[in-house]
Amino acid sequence: MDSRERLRAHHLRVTDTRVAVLDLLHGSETALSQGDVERALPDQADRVTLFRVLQAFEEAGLAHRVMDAHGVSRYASCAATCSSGHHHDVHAHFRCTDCGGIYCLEAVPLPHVKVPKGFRLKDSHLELEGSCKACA
Amino acid sequence: MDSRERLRAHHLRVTDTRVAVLDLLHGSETALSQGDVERALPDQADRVTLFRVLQAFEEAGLAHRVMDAHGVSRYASCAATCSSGHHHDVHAHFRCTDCGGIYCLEAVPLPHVKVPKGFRLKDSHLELEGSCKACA
DNA sequence: TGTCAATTGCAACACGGTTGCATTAAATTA
DNA sequence: TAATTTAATGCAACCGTGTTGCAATTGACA
Repeated sequence: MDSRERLRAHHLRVTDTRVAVLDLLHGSETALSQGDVERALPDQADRVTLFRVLQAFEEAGLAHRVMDAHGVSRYASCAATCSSGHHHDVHAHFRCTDCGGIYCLEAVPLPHVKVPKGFRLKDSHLELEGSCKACA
Repeated sequence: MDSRERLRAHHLRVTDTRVAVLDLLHGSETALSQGDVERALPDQADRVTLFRVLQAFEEAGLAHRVMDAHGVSRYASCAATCSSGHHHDVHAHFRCTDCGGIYCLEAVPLPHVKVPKGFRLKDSHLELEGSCKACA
């Protein structure tokens, strides 16, 4: 399924910018920040548009969002099973402290934890840090 | 050990602001953002000073830093065993999606994970999300 | 092809994070 | 205790991400 089809399947209008961004995310091994997208697609669109495109992707279930070490949002294309408002982001993320890249480690599952009495657990994130295969 | 002693033990000068912030962190069940500190200690100091105080605490091993859902740094006082540049922040953090509070769950250990070949793991963070005991 | 709603671009703002520099104050020494 | 040194503070100013409002544009569908 190509990007145009994926957009249509998620009820988003097909525009050049959306196709370009979705292609970019899909082809990237690491999660990209809005700044990364701006640099990768110069003159493609206004930064507000990119912001809204990424926002729309997340809401539609086309991409999931993860914070990097500096508190900046990074986006990675979702597995095909993600749907609007319901992400299946059940894997660990690896953040390279050298290059800043964020990798989705699909093979690393999230642990089952017990939270203190009175707390209600809804979601969990496992963030790993170190050097990626390119930097190590 | 009171805040003045802790500051001296970590080779930081004892100032009113530092004592006030360290007392505040020590007395808080949740990790506080710089904004939280500003609100809790109005007119205590300039926001740049608070920024530098929190930064100094982290570098000195008096507090550890964790990102909240919006990418904002939050600080919690460290266990006594933390030293300069060497944190023992080996527990999970629980982020309440209702009140925004971040709790250190000392009882929840970090899982042992295997990373893909070529990756070198140095650190890991486990973030839990849901409702805290006050909001649930 | 025309209509309408969704998308975009622009301007502008909010806020956390950050630096440089002059001033002030804590620690140290005489 | 007074002098000296060195760290801490306050202020002004800047950067980048995140955000909203609104007018102009364009994709989708009849």
